[in-house]
Amino acid sequence: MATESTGRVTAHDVAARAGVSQPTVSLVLSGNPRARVAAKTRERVVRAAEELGYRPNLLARGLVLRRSFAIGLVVPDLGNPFFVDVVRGAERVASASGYVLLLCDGREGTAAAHLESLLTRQVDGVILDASGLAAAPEDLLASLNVVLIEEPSQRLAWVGSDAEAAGRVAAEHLLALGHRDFGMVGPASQLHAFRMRERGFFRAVAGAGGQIRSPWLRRVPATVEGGAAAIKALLAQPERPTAVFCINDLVAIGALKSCLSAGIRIPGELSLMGCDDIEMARLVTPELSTVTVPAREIGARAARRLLQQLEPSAPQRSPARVLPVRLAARGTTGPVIGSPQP
Amino acid sequence: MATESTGRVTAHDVAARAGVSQPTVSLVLSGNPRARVAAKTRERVVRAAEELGYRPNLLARGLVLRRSFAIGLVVPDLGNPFFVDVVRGAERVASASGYVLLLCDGREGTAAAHLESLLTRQVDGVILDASGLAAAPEDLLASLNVVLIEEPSQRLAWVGSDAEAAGRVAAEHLLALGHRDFGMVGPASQLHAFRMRERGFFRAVAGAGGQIRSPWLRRVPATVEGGAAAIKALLAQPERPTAVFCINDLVAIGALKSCLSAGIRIPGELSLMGCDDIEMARLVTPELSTVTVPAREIGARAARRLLQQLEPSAPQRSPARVLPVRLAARGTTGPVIGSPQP
DNA sequence: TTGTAAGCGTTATCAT
DNA sequence: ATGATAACGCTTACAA
Repeated sequence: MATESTGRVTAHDVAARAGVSQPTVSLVLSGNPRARVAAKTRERVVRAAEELGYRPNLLARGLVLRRSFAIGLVVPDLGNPFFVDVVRGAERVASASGYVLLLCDGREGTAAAHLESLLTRQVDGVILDASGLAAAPEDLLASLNVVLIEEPSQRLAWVGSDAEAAGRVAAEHLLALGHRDFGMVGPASQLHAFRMRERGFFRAVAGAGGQIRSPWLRRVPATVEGGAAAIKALLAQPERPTAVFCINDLVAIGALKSCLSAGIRIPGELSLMGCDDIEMARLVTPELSTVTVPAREIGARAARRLLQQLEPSAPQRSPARVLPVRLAARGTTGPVIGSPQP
Repeated sequence: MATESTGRVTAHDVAARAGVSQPTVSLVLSGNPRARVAAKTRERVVRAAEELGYRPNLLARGLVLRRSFAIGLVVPDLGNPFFVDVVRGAERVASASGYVLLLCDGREGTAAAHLESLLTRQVDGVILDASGLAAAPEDLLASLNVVLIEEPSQRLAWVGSDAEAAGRVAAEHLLALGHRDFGMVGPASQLHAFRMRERGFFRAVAGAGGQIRSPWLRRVPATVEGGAAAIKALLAQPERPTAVFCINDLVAIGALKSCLSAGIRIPGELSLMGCDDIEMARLVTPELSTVTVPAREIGARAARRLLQQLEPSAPQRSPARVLPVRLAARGTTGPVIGSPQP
């Protein structure tokens, strides 16, 4: 029943139809709590808006309010399902509060370029996931609401997982199975989470009298290909460990694949662990033993935290920033042959 | 060296510093080709902008230009890596042209709600991926630039894969291996691509004298769980097919997993095919035989097409809307035992 | 209770 | 070649 076939309907049009002034329309429709308008007027406005199919222009609103109701989210790599889950968690929270997410894949372009573009778009804040705060010019961040993921900071808000515990839990699981000779596969990364996972693993192993010989520490990209390559190199060694900890599931899955095609029995000859617990982990055979990191929850919490910064009215409770992880013992880990079984 | 510590720097500030009027700043910096400004002035403005760290406000620009330089992308499910690739393809093209993607996961909220929100945000256009044009109120689309993915339309632009060929190619591969008794697993979906895949498969099978008995046609959601459930049901039948075509890789991977844990040898006792060729397909063991559908390319093309609609200046060449698919014969398909080998 | 006026930061159409 | 001036569609004082 729309009389206006001409593109966009503005508050002006609604006002005309309702026989009121344009600001009145704004007052009624913007849900301003302290808008004192007569019930009759309000109803006329609401109906007129409905009839015309009025949709407020967020650009205009943003201009005057100086807020875009958009937040940026920079993740390292959308090719990793883990980060897709982070995105989904954040997306859900953001959209529930009327915000959109502007997604940036760290693999495309530099972090600085992404931030630049987000700032131009007047985002109200950004969530930076393990994507090189280092790479982000300080001054760009200074004027922004920021929440970091997996990157502890004194000045900025952040959330993350208990990465050191992740490494430790993995080590403890393998140690309990009798393993003492370990391999470790992952990049020589600046990423805090990766470093902490390694540290947790390393310390637990060292504390239990285990060892990681240096040729068993393989530095490769944190990808499936990296994992596959690392295992090939490892198997070429004169001696090999009985268990390998991979820095994330992608690496572990690459490693697993490489083992299977090399005829290594898993977990009979070699135990393999990943970290993250992406969906894929349960789809390979045998199912990947790993450490569950709550990706969606991390994304959701980061978003919630950012929204708190943006809307001071919201309750300022500060829930734990560090989310717990837990062991997911599955099919790629088993006891050392001939070792005492727990 | 910024003198302004007060939040945002506007074109006004730049103008003041450069000793020119604000519109001149706009003229210089908006890259308007027919901007006739003195070289000296231009330089002063550019330097002033740099010194102040000026960043144009896209909201304001959008308001006057009546364009947001944002496009919406609605995909059915970000949990399916296939659609993540579609997103990545579109993202790359969009951002290369200065657009952002506003991503909507069909799993969260209704299509209508997503469109509503996108329109409010003044997106310049939307890409709808197999997400129920049906569910989208006609009038919402009327005023919008739209490109459909995997949903042929007379009125609207669209791109997609050759879904019927995908089904046919799968069938031909299995037929060539000697199979004549087929199962088929997938949802009773409204999705055009799924229907076409089925049709292609069905026709090729029928044309070659094969059969799909009705208990071998399992209707389940297009998910890993669906695939797993379908195979369990299939294996419970008194007779079983020698090969099963799954509507997509997720389903096939679920089916594979279910077979392996039931002790069915793949491909010895049963051949399994998927469709899409997501990365995961090469990570399971044995590697999944499937049909490669160029997800990123589809996303990229959809975005390109939309941008063409938005910027009439761009070259209007209309490349193929239907992208070819190709067989990826891998480890889950093999000859029927005792059948003549091709 | 409602209308009037101002302004958010741009771009575009004029004069100058 | 550059500077006023007027939108763009909205929110928010301030008047009436």
